[in-house]
Amino acid sequence: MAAVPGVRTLLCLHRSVFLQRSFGLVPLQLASTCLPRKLCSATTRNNEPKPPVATENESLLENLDLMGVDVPMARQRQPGVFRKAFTNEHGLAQFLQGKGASPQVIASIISRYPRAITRSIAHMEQRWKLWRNIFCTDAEIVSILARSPESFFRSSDNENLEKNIHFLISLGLNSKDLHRLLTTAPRTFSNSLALNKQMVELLEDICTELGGQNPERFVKTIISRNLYILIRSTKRVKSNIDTLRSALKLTDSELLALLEGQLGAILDLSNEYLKNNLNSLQQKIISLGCRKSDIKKLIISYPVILYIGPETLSAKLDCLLKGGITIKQILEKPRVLDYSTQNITGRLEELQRVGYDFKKNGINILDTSRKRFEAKIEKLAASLDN
DNA sequence: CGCACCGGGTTCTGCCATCTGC
DNA sequence: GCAGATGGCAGAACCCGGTGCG
Repeated sequence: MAAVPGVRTLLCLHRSVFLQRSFGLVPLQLASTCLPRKLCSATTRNNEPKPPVATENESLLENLDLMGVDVPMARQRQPGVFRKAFTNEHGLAQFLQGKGASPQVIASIISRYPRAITRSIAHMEQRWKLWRNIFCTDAEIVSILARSPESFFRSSDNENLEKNIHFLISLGLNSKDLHRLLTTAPRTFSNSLALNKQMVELLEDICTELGGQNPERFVKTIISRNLYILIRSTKRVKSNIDTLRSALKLTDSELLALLEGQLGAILDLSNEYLKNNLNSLQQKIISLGCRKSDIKKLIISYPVILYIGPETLSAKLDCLLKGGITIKQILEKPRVLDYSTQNITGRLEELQRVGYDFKKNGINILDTSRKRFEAKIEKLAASLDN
């Protein structure tokens, strides 16, 4: 895709921010207007000692059932919604249908996030409009809602959403970045503005502390390389950075460079998982006869290795070693670990079939796309026949 | 042309805990 | 005390192809 949609998106943004001032409050559209049983009984008997426990709104239950909502699931998730006297399930359904959502998708949305039916049409219209600043079609939004209803419906604060969009733009993120961000980590946009600011400030502080000259650029880089960063807790990010720094005895500038590179993705991992992976990686590499300095070098050149769980990593290494590759070769070309164990196993077999010599030719052949690999194998096989 | 190097794409919700305001 | 709003957590890699160089 070219830059055209991006430009349109930004234009859209300005226009709708302007339009928004003319929004008025529209009264809540009601669908299930039947009062709960207890409220319907006009007079309560005097001798009834306690106010009645609110019961479920029966017409609402019927409506939802007719719509194909998984009522037990919904009830388990947000029981309070079912005790409300006024809800807007029909309004929601009509609204979503108008945006192109199928009845099945609508039912699934309500089943998974029942509170959606408490939103007014006006609220949804406005929120949708804000999302449309970033997405070019309704269908895109529908697909996100189908995937993650909570991201759209959890907050009732449209003003906050708008402020978030402005804030993210102010960080220098362009419309393509915003699009990726909202597609991939929609929750970012329903975070409170304060929470997002907190993370950004943390990242800026880290950059400055490590002697970085351009905290703004640093933040932009981190976010666009790790779209999930803003839905992580600052505690997680802080703790992971500390873990890495102390375990690897990194200098400030080394750490800074790593964070701006691939290591950014590692910040996502839960604190324990990262520690665990670090430990088992160290043990495994030491057990293969390498030095501690090799481990540091390995992680610096290939940070993504920390993403790989202990079992997977072990299996991959063992399978490479069994295939006649040395640990030294792996340390030099760690990217061969990018590929799945299954893929690696298959390639090793094919290479053996054509008598590939890793000592002579190296192992780069393993780090290449399927297409290229197969083309190479074909060539090697042909030269065997001749 | 073939290869090594490298950057980038995809991927991530659904649940629980805690607060807040009525 | 309730429901709503919001924060935070667990879970855990794989693959493709552009590009520049010899």
